[in-house]
Amino acid sequence: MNKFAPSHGVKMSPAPELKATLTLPQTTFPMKANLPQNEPLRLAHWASISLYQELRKAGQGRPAYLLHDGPPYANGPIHLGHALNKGLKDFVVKSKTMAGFDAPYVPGFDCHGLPIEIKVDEKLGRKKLEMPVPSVLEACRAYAQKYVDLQTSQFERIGCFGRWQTPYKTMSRDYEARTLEAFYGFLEKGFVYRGLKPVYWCIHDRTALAEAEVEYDMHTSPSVYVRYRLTSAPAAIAPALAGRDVSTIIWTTTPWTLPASLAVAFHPDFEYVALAAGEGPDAPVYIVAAELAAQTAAACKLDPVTELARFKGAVLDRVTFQHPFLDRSILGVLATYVTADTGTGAVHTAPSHGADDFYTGQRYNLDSTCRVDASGHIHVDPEAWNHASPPAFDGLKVWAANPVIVAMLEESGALLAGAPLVHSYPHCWRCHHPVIFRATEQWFIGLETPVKRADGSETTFRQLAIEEIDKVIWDPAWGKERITNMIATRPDWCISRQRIWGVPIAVFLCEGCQQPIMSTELNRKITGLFEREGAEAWHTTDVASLLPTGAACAHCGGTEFRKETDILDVWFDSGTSWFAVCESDPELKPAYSAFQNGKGTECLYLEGGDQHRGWFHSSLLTSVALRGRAPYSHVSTAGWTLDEQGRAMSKSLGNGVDPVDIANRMGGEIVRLWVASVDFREDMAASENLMQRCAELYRKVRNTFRFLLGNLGGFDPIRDRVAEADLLPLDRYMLARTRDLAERILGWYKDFEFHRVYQAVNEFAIVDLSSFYLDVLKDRMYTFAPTSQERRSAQTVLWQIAESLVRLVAPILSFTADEVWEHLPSVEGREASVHLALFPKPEEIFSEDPAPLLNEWKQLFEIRDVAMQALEGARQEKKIGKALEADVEIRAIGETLDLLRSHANGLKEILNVSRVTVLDGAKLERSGADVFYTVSLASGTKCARCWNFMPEVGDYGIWQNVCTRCQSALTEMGIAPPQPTEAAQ
RNA sequence: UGCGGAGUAGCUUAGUUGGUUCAAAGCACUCGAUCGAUAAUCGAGAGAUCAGGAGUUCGAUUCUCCUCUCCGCAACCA
Repeated sequence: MNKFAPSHGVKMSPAPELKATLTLPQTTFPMKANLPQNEPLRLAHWASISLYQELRKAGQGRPAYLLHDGPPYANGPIHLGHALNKGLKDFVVKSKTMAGFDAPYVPGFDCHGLPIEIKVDEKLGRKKLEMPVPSVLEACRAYAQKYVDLQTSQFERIGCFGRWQTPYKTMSRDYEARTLEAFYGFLEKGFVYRGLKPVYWCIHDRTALAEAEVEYDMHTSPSVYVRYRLTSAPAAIAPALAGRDVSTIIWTTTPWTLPASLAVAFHPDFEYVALAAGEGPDAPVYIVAAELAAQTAAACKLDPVTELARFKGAVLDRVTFQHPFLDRSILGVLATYVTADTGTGAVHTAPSHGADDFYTGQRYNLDSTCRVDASGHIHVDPEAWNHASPPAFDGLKVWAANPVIVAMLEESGALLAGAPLVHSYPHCWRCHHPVIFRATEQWFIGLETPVKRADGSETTFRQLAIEEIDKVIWDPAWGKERITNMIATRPDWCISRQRIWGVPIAVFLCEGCQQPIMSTELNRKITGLFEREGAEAWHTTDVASLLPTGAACAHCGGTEFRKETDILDVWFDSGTSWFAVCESDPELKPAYSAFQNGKGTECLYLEGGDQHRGWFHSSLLTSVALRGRAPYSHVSTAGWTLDEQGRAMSKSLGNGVDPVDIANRMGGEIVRLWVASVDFREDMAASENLMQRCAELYRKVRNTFRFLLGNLGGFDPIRDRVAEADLLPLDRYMLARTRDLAERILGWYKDFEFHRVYQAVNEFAIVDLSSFYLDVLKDRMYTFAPTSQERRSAQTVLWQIAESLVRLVAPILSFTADEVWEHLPSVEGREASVHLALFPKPEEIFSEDPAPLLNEWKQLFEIRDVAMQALEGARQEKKIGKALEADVEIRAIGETLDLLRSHANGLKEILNVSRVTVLDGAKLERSGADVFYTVSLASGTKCARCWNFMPEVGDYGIWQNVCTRCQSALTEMGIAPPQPTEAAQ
């Protein structure tokens, strides 16, 4: 409250003392936010009042809304993508909470997997080789926990609410047990089989390598052109070939794979030619791709050549050739990956030594058995070698076998050409030796497994998954098409990894027949063991203590068993979070169960678009397999964060924006504001510059709040609130406007259109409030008696706006809204934090339909806009300075005139001038327009107190030039004008 | 290469069952006002061939096709 405090003895004009009689804005809400310093204090405050627990308490009995968190990988500090992800989720959780839902949020962390294991490997170095497995696991666990803690603190720093004290972690004992239980579920329902798959293999380290562990480097290989003789009827390919000696030529850089050669692949759509090398009917004929014919002929020195026939590769399907040195028939196969830029267009295919080869082999039912052992030694297939002694390459390492095989080809005349080739080749990241492709035994989940629908009808796993996709809301809508395509075309899910940091595939295999023991009872026992001791138990407990005495293999009766040492794919871990968390956590279980039973409870997954192949995908498969339905009802996807030029953020470009750094320098609120400012469904640009923009907008919004608060001094909502019907027209209009804003914002929160909230709040704060309402209100707020009806009318609305806006903005500006909340006039029984409050109800802001009033004022604003132009013109001509120095005369006709006359009393205020006169334009000359303006220098004398130009301005005590309006205000305020004194003279 | 997405003022976003009310808003920028929101505030101005091209139409930013650029995911290099 302002108090009149005469400044005795100060020799100045009377003006400063008059100024002291004004009610200028006053608030303890600071202009400068100091976010980096103050946000941590507020976080500590929230922790001290256990805000998250309070929110859960407040949510009791409300309908539930579940947002299930996709776990970020715990191997580093958070980046902008994480901040975006968690920020959006926080907006959802907070807005749902304030919309009246019980929206618990249990964050999660993905902890197993290769990247962490590699990091730990690097740290342990050679020591790892001597360490027992549980000790290495312990190191992995500690490593992951370190980043769980770091990321937790970083997410909390940017204001994300959630159960951070007890998040879910895929490495927790419970979670590991549930993961294993889910695997057993697959096993028992018949989804799991063991099969071959080619993987990168390091023969030096004798281990499978993940793609991330492979680096490309230059390598010299012996490239060879090899003749494969046709054994099927040449005439079937082209009549011109009848009776000829026909071959094809393959090109390879890995001669050691030739013993595993089972097929030659041709592109079905390519043109192939049959070239006769030399003259006469006995000249050999070679089939190669037309486009590569000249190149191949040159490389193999075939000259001259004559084209005998030309045909599509498709005709070569299932022709047969003779293997160059083995007693084996080679099949002609078709494959679209055959290219026309290198080689001959005929690709030697060894299903056990290449990805493409493998899948082609599967299509043609070829044997994929790998005859290269873990250390890279070749063991020749005895069935394909009918000679007395094994071939020279038998038992050799693949690299050593290369020259032996080349020599053998040369001897038999199958070698047409050969030369060393330097090319990019995969190498082991650790030992830097070249790696090979090797078909190994793996565990798979079969997508074509027969399953039953809920109604009992038969279908396949793949098909059911696709049907369940259709029942989910995908936002944006194209996500449905995307994931459907992926599920429709994906191969079987390989769930095994030859690693240690993960959940073991805790299965016993018969030493005799390699079949797993299938026992529900045993599975339960092991799950229980995991619950008690964690996954380490699989490594520390010996076979005998787990297996029942006298256990025998159901297939072969064997009694010797070994533990499977593979672990589960990490995508299986996180993909079962709905099972390990939503179905198991007491806080989530009831709501999730209501969701699964179709009781209308939503379950939302919200992640980056990359998760269509990741978490959305793996979660869908596990839930469809185990529960027959999708694990979510709504999937929302975010785009990618890019830099200002639209490039992906990367370490090498150095164009990344570190959210933690932004939070420390500008405030977590600024990170949040950035998240809200962009349409997250598309790719988003971020940069220091854009963050700066957000910081500037922040200042504007904050300052608007500050002004609102500054004008609420002395206002007690209970005591001073003016009834809606008694409000001044302008104030009523602003209330209608606020209701309209609230309605729109509530709709946008519902649709996750946060950027529209951001835009609308900015625009409201800047246009409606700062540059219009608040500006125009200054005269009333400053000069009228504080308790006058006019001022209370405005305060009622300012208070209502502040109360509404602070709640509407709270999910995004979580720190600032709470700070504003504390500075609002206190009301008994209100919540301790804005986050415990609910969104305002539109009809409680303003009881009527706002549309008619908004429409009426829209016309008024059109008139105002033109009037402002006229004022600006006068200002440019230096006729006036500030608007109060002007009088405006408006002449209008018809409806416009009626409208103006009905608002006659408010026009002065709206235009912020000293006087507005409305005249009937019909009596005046017309020139096309409905409205005419005359702007003139205000008549009368400037009031020394309110700066309005008034006709009657006189003395009031020592004060000279005080208008009658101010005089009565001063009287109402009980301020006696000081009498002239010596000091004042 | 395949699947999917995006391209409206310097920036972030509006917009369109195709049409006089469609090229909009805020910010940033420039100029001006004010000095009673002052590490503030107010006003005005300029700024876009709606990625490019072709087509459908009386008329396209909006519909169709093509091209270019960028992004994600997956794959490939015998």
